[in-house]
Amino acid sequence: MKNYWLMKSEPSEVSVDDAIAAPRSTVAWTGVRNYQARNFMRDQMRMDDGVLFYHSSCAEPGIVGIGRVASTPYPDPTQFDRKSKYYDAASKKDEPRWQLVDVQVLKKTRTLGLPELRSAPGLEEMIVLRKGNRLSITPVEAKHWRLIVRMLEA
DNA sequence: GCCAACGTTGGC
DNA sequence: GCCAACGTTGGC
Repeated sequence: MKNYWLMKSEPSEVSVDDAIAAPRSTVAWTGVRNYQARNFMRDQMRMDDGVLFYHSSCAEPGIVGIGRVASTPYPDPTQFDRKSKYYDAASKKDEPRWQLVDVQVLKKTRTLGLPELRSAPGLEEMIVLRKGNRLSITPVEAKHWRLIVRMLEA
């Protein structure tokens, strides 16, 4: 049984175009420093799970692409990189604190913006639309995934 | 374990 | 830039 996820990225850091331009249209999902989001990647994601690529903190926040989980979990290399803003001095090599997965973009879509998501019948319960939600990775229910894919194809 | 202070996220 | 909401830290 496949699971589905919405993953936020700031386009000024890694946009959907950046991801597509990468080898095999695949990027390592570096920089997650929230335990709940990490746990989703480390414990619940599996190869080929569906991913909604979401642009946050930008002019037009929303879903901009569809992809898949393209690796099993492994340690985020930026936690050991002193020059990275994601460097974590408290994380040890033999006991890495932060894990990530690779995400492969399969298709860039039109921008399905927040206002459209909010007004779409059937998506009211999506976690990303809840007031105060800040989680950068959230599970997506299959029925929500199907609705969104349909909206993107329309 | 409580909780105030602080830092971050992210839409607007 | 503002600020609501939330997570983390650290004193007690």
